[in-house]
Amino acid sequence: MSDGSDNVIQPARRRPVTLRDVAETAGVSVATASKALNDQGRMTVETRTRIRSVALQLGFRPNGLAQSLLRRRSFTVGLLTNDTYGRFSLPVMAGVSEALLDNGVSVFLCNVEDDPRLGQMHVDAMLEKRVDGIIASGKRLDRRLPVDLSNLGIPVIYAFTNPDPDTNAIAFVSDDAGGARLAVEHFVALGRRRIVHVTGPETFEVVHQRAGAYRAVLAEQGLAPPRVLMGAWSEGWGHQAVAQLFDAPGEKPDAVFCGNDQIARGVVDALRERGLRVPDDVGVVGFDNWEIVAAATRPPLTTVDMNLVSLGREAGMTLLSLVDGKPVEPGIRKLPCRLVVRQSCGRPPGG
Amino acid sequence: MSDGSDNVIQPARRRPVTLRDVAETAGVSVATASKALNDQGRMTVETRTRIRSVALQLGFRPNGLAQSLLRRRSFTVGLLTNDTYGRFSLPVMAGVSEALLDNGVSVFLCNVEDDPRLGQMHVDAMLEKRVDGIIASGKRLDRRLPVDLSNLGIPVIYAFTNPDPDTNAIAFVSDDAGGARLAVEHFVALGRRRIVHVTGPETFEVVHQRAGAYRAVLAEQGLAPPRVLMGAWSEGWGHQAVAQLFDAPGEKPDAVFCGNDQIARGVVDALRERGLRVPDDVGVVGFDNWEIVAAATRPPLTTVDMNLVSLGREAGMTLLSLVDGKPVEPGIRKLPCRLVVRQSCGRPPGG
DNA sequence: CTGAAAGCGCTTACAG
DNA sequence: CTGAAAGCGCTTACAG
Repeated sequence: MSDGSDNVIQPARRRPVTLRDVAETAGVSVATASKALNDQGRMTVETRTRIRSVALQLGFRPNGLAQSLLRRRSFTVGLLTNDTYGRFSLPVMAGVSEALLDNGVSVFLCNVEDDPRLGQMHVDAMLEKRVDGIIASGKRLDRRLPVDLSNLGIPVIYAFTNPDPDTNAIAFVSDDAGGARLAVEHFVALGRRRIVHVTGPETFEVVHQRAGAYRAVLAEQGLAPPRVLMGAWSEGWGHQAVAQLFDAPGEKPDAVFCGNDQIARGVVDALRERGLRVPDDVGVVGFDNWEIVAAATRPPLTTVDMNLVSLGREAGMTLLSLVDGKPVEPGIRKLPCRLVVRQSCGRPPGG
Repeated sequence: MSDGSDNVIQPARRRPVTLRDVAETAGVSVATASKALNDQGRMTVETRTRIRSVALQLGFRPNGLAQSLLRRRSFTVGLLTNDTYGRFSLPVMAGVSEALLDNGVSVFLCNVEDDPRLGQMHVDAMLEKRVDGIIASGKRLDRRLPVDLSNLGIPVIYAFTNPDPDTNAIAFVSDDAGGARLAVEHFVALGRRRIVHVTGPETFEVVHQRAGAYRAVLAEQGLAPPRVLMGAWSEGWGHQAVAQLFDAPGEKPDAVFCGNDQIARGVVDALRERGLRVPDDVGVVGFDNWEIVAAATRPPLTTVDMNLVSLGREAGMTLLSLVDGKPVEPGIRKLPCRLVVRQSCGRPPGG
């Protein structure tokens, strides 16, 4: 206790200065002080500036809890996710934050893993803290969080995760089919003709969306019959797939579209080990634009970026609209991906 | 507006039920209702249970903002970091959260990048929201956040980042020298004798701490003169280092201790490309235990884990003590690392 | 032009 | 055993 500002053991813990303090030292009522600081009401310029400078001198900082109680708005939101180490959640979080910070709203990050009990605890905590809204995110589009967000009484936005089917929810997800199309059409534009697709497990919804787009582009272009190999989301699977594709007799692919960057990394390494040159002999495209693997691959990976930061930003802005009471059309919005061209496909024609 | 519960455009936004509501429907005063729910005061068991069941039925949830105002405690803390994509911050965050959730405290995640303006905005936001304390984290031990946390009037804990030197701050950091010692001694125990160290840029403090420990162990064991190669924190540098070490004439190392897992990955790959077998010909140890690279390396990497989750948990628990007014000795506490043994070193003797 | 009063949703002495 | 009152730190009609 004491004022403690020189106390090494007990960090400074002074009583924050209140509006009452500034009012008293400025010789006005708290009402007037409040109005002066909020640019409300009418008073002489002198009183207003006097009050302001007093507030500044005292280091007055309005108590947000008191303000929130009155305004019925806490200027906080919760971000729920089950993506523990945040490969996908963190870019979403960055976008959300970006959209909200300027509006003075802060975000509670809540990792619920896949544990309903944890999920409930976090939701309860948010609700008691009167968050203005919740953003539900995740590591996988087709897996719901282990919590029911359907009747909380506050706005909810889903970002990079599907909402419960029956709710009139608002969701932002990446356009995986569009992203796959970008990749395959890039190959086509570069003159590749024998394009295969090596991707993740068939239990993932995105696997089917991307494979569907891949098949569609091949059909549109009248190219060789599609060939889709499903496996794990790992480098190891990339190696195995290359063995299947290139160690067998017959015509070899000249392009491999991979379901994620780790598979692509495995494919590129396996190709190199076989003396096949990337991109000269075989072009490779990844998915996710996970910098650390895409950039470290030799050659660096051309890959599809899901624009997760923008997705988060959209989600944040939309949540703000909802909080402000503006109407928002429910539904699932697919946001476009973009192709990040590095060196694993060769230059574009004429490039 | 309206109750909106069936309105598709405007999500449900009902007025939350207050203590007053439950008091009225239970036919008691708010004071009594409050006491009933908080297990305070004395009253007949009947009233208490009646009030409780009413609260339950109405779905009453106390308004945390009001409670916080009274208790002078918001049950929130801020986690400041500049580690945008969270390789280090997220495990720390997970630990912090783990320590705090059971105590009902939620955490604001604030990414300040390296921008003082952003940092100030976040700090201001936290302070207005009356966070009970702040945890400062980062992506690098020897870089301070672009904000001054020294005189905020609330407890601050540094986690995985150094505090300002002159403050009587409390910090938790990893014991990098100890971690390095673990790695090098592991090699020694396995009978390796020509151990080199390939690490990051000399501008990093940890590079010197780890190199120092490496040299110390070699000296203690009377082993070959130390050899430290500093470069980038990248796979590419791992490749180059192997070229320097193994393409020159003379005796070759039988063990490489790497400054991070990416370098180790590069080293392992480069070794394989030269026909050298890991671990049979050369043992390799990494640093960070970054699952995704450690596990994907062939063979999987033995590596030093900085125990960042525990570090975060410690930081969280200590912050709680401080918030509760308990005294805590200031200073920098180094927390032990652990060696995660996979397959890049061969088995331990007799293993 | 300025202030007294009521109130946001709670909790906690203090009476009765 | 229960309730009226004061108060946390603010804001906002409403008087004067």
